[in-house]
Amino acid sequence: MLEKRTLALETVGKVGETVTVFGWVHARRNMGKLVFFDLRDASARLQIVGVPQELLDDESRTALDSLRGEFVVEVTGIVQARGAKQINPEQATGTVELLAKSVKVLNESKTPPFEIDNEERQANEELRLKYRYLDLRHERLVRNIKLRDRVVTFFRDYMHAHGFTEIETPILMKGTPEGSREYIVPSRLHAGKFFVLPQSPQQFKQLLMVAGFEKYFQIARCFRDEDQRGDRQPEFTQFDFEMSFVEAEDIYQYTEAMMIELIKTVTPEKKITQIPFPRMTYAEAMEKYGNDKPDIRVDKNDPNELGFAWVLDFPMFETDDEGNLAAKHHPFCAVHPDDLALLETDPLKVRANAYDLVMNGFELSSGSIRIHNRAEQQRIFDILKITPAQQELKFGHMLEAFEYGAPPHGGFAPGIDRIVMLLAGEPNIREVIAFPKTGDARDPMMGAPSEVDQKTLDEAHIQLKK
RNA sequence: GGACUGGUAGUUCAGCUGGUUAGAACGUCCGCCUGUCACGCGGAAGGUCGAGGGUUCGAGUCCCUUCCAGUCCGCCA
Repeated sequence: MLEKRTLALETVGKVGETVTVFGWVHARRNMGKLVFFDLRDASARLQIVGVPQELLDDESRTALDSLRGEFVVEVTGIVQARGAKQINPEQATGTVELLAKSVKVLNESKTPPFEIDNEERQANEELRLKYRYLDLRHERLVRNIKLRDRVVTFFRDYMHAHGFTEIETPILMKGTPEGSREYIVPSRLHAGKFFVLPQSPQQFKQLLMVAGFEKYFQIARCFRDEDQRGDRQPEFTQFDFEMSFVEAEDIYQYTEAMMIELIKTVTPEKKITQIPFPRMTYAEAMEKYGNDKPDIRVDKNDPNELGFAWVLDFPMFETDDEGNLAAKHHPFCAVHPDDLALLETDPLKVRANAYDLVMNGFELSSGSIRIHNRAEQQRIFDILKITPAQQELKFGHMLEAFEYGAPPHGGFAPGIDRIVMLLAGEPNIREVIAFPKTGDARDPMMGAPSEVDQKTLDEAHIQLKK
């Protein structure tokens, strides 16, 4: 098949040649004795002209007559240049068309539950997600998924060009209940014990710095069992990176240059509000904008404006519902060097060496310089009222690692979904994820989550509550 | 956990202060059409108005309960 196949887009340069194309029947226009349809393949759409007397056999005439939307077809024909009046500037293949000589139906299609060739009318979310494989035929989603691919490819290439190593970290890890709710995974081999899915590769990437890789990155899937939002999904992807022998200023400069290059490369039509990106402290942002993710765009209605800004010096701690101290970012953030003396006396005034990159009012990325010293890390745990026994139980591996020559290090973790959402001008990250979950964390297509049978529960040593 | 918005044909929606046979567009099916490109024209089929209860002579419309969906707040080391 591959050998004889011509992609729809390739026909543009093949006027006069006989070619065979494969794809889906997109929009069909029957003029009586003349039938047009757009054949859609992954490369483009191509207008097919079907005239019964031009077809070589009756099978093709029957096939042409039977065509309906989304049928899968093989068409052999002659590429023709279109007349001046018939050129379609909207279409990548708009200067040519294929005069069909042979038409074969490779597979029929039921009438789709929503229209594929109408981009404007969006079916409701439940239906779109149930038939996601059909929703993904829409040009809008194809464009978004391909943009996502270009963004991820850019980051991979950029990091490799700058001496970073891509390293995969475990999906099955140990629970650290200080943060967001974790998805738990029962262990068949260890009755009553559980893995959890990572909220982020935070601990592993720090341990890779202890190992000595110095420059690590990963396109990392992260999981959080929290309620959803338009910019939050239960599983999402972070472009996670970490460097050794750096301070915050290095991360700012490195990240800023990379983001500018990203925009130039994948969405050159966008313009950045201010370069260098304005920097403000958390306190300044709260005072001036009333939140920690300010939207600094000049014209918020301009879809091509991107307003990047740095928010620096986040507080180290905040108080939770019961008034107890909790880490605002996470307990591995280094303390701002000027505030070390306040740790025990006035912890809520202590700033962390932590920073966010925001864009258009969205938090794109969080990062910090990390603690790399056992005593300092224990001091933070002490202030968080984690007993030495609990410290050992939950974070003993981190404390111990810091005793074996841990280098100073820090990093950052931009959210891929949010970046692509904003670059695509989409209002929801579902639009840039191939198979997203609903607002209540379900997959209506597969019907997940689902019950499992008793045997599976028994093997996992799980007894369900009534 | 809370607030708001919505649920009417396969899809997207309209349906006013309650009133006779619940509409439109697109899609589907049938017919006509040789230059359309979301083709056009004519016709047809297609509805438990989310579900249950109530008020009323009469409920898609008002009330109550409930289910479902979306957005936001809480939550999100």
